Amino acid sequence: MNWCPRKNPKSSRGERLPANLTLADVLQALSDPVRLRIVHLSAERERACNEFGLDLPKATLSHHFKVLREAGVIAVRADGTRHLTSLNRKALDAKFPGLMKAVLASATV
Amino acid sequence: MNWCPRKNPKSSRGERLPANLTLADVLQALSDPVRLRIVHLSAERERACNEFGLDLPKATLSHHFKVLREAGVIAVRADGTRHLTSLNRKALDAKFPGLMKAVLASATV
DNA sequence: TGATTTGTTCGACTTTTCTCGAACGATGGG
DNA sequence: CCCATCGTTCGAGAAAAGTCGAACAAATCA
Repeated sequence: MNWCPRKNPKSSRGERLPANLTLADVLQALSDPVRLRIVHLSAERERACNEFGLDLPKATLSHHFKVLREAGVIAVRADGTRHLTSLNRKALDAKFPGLMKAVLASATV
Repeated sequence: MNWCPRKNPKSSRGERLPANLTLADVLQALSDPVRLRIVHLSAERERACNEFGLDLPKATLSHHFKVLREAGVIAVRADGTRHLTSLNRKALDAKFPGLMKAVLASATV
């Protein structure tokens, strides 16, 4: 029932943010309860895909992860078979200082 | 071509945030370039409706202002004939510390 | 009170986003 | 090589958001 980004999704392996990424784009990506949950959890620690405890169809989850990846919010790294998702904190902080801190400071949900 | 909130829009005259307002709700309200512009400008100083310089049909603008009002982001106060829009900073800071600061720190657009 | 200014609301349409079954692709084990 | 696991992608339908003309509402003032 769960999933996780595989391969090099090209939309993000971390580090760099998509060019021309606007604040509106990031806010849009963050403006969903499920995605905020993903953000919170992946900020705590790097997580394997099955460690998010989200009970949704995998296609739906895949969609949400994709939105976050494309907004540069999360990064994915391969580790053997598994792919670990983490918050793309450094790049986000560089472009939008204080944003993630404020978002993460909010209650989970 | 421009407009401004009139009457007591009930959705917000400032102060209090809507009950059960979630972070996702606020982020959603903020995740639009036009609305971000409104936020920036109304943060600078209280503004009359025709001082936003947004060249859009008034129905469209009214919609965006409504979204921001309903998310508690902006507040409206009557001053004689005019209605002045300002950022609902205090209430937002209380519930989502650091969020508006980060948003406002981003480039205008 | 009638005309003006200034927004709001309504209604219809377009666009985007969300959701999720089903088919597909990659990986690793037996 | 076949199979199971794990995600991604596709495609279609549903829901939500955005856009904006037109009609309406409140306040001002002549």
